[in-house]
Amino acid sequence: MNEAGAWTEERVELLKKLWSDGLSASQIAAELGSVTRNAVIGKVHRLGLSGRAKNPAAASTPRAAAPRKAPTRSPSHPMGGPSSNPGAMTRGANALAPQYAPEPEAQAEPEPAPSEDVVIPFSERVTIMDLREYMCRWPMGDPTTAEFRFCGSRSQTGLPYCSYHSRIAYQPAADRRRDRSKVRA
DNA sequence: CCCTGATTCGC
DNA sequence: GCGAATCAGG
Repeated sequence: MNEAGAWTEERVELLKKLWSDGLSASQIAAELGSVTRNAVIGKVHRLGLSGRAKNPAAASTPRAAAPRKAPTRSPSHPMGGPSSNPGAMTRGANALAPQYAPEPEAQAEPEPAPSEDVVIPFSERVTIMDLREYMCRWPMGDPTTAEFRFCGSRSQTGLPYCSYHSRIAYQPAADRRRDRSKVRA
């Protein structure tokens, strides 16, 4: 019986595997379960990993070398209350659920429409006024008309588009290992 | 707003 | 050793 929250050999190995595989800390945390992304990152650093695809010869990580600032941290954490809600503060780790949508093949729709404006809810579409940094900037319609909108869906980190439009924008012909199915007993 | 990893430091 | 809080960046 593996105690949840304990770094057993299995969990450490899985951690190494997933980390070297390119998965983010939150994804690994979600996959491992009972741990937050902070725990994963902390363990990664303790194991001497980190840097992931970094050359050991290079070293001199800008962040590590950077003196940063003097963090006069004030440990005032009144979070210790009788109402211990495990799902209250979990945001990042639980945001990515390990569950995946296995493409409902039951539907008689083998190939989705190649159109870029295929299935975009109107409620999601926004004008440039409502566009936020985290929103997808995929243009929809004629920019010269008042009907011009943006996708407005949640954009991927560091990307201007959402996951859906990112695939359209960048067609690498190769799938990322983000949504690869895991085979665990 | 969302996310990412890096670091610190009380436990 | 562990990981929450925090930081710094995208």
